[in-house]
Amino acid sequence: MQASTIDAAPWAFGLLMDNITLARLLDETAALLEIDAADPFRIRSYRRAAEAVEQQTTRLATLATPDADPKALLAIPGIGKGMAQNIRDLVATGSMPLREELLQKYRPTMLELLRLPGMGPKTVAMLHSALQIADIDALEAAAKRGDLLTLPRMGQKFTDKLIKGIEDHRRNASRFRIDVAREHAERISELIRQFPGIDTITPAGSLRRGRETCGDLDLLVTGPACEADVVAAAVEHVASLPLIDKLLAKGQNKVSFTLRNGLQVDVRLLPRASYGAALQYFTGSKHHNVALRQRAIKRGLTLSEYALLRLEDNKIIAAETEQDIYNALDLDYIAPELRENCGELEAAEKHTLPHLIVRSDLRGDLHMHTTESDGGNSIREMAEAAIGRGLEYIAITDHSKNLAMTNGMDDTRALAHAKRIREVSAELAEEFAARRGPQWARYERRLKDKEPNATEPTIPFRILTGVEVDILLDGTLDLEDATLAQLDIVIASVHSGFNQTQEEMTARVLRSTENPYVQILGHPTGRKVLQREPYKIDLAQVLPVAARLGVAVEHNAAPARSDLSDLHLRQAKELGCKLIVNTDAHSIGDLDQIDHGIVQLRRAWLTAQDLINTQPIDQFLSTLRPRP
DNA sequence: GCCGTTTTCGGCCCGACTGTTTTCAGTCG
Repeated sequence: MQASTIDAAPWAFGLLMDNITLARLLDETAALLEIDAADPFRIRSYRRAAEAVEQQTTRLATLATPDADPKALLAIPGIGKGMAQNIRDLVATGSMPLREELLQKYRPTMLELLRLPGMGPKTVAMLHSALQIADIDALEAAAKRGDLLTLPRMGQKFTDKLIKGIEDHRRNASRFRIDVAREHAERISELIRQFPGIDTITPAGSLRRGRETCGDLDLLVTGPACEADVVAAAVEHVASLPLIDKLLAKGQNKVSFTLRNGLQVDVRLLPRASYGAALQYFTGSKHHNVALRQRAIKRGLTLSEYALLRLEDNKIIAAETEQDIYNALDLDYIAPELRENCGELEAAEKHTLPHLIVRSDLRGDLHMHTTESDGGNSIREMAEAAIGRGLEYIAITDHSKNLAMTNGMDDTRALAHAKRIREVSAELAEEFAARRGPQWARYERRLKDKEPNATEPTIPFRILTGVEVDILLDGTLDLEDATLAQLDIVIASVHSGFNQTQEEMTARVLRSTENPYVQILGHPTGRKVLQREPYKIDLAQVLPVAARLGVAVEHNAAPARSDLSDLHLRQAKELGCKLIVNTDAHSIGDLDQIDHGIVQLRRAWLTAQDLINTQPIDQFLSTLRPRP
């Protein structure tokens, strides 16, 4: 079935080896050590190192060369002398001695077995030593023959579950995109809420932290119906929801099931008094929680999913809200998006957590389509929808001619479209100036919410003209420079499929036109979030070029498209890129997708100051690349 | 394996569920 990932491709050696690959090799070594029943703390170090490597914004391969500063790797928490040498070996040879040694003993396909439900390292090791089982096919055959029944602690029930598990694994081995998971969470929550006495349902886990993908769904439920003496009825209600495909487990206050698409859902019903502790616990991340519990212990406290307790007398210190728990540990409240044990605890202690960006910080959305190309609404409709959402300016950026399937515009149409955009913008401005029309009322209300102290809003709503151009194979754009010079915003997507090096191409594209517009990169087409494949386009190369040339970089908020990961966003900030978050809306409803993009920005610790479309329009326009 | 400094060794997070157990190991989150 699925090919093993353990054989690193030869091209991945040397400086080309990226952090994701490096992290995977370390993580696989940890799994092999687990099967080998090695010291659990040693295993944990490998896991921790893998996490640390994956979190780095700089390419570690460049720090692992013989002439690099040997201290650079050691500066990363979780990387000590031994691990630094491992990384150097991996970069130089594609492997390392410990890994090779373990691979002499165990087959790489055994790692795949660990992904099956109910299979841990102990079981995998036993299957290997007792029955020489090393891959899924052999395991399935043995299970069907009944061979497993001869082994300790393995009965018919375990065997049946395993065979089912193998089937599921083959059908669906991947994770779910966050927007898909969120939709399911909302649907399930609606059904649970129909039970009387349930008033709060919060998705926890990676969904609440805003990860790009979710392995499963954690829903925490509370209300009078969840108190210990009556919870059984509510549990029954949840266990009998019509959308359940398979009921996996039903405990005192927990129900686990899968949906038909394979998504696993864990619902926990909790008394109000411990809801905060549970929310904190099940939101994670694991590493954040470990660090938090260590902190509790240092203070003579212990933290569990039920409460923060004082060790000496088991007195409850905090449990009802997350805020209480963090405060009791001398920390500021930490937003879920930051809970990855990447410095948030230290910052919370020193009161230096950033004021993370929120939706109402945004004033402009500079990438959207209309019926002129492949959008579903008119210029006016898009503008009114944007006004209704509190925006102060937008750009209409329909496709250019090379994207024929979208009814892309040639030069003539692009200019005519721009003329209409200006007309609509002027109409709106006129209505605003006269303080009349429903748009004005909505706008005024929004503005007052945002700036309660402003006596009178002075900024009229404005629509900027623009286009989303296509890049031809030679690196030029598919509309004339003279056309582009008359537009406010030009979006040029740098993507894969070109033979030149990406740095070369990026630089050429960005220089090829010299107009007073913003050029926005992004859209690494073909990116497969679910498979965790690396970007086809190497943003580590593109972002520095964009920063140097002073063009703006787009973070595309549409969940189905290719936004920048939180790591790339952090890198963009470090490089001083001008960042914009856009919806790429194709209809008015798409404007709400901005929330997807904001979550990633928050995970990257970004504030309103780190983006340029949080600025009033005049300031925004002045930060765009100046006319040469 | 890493970390810390009351360092150079000793510690490293916690509870529930499952299947198989007659008292618990292994897995999971």
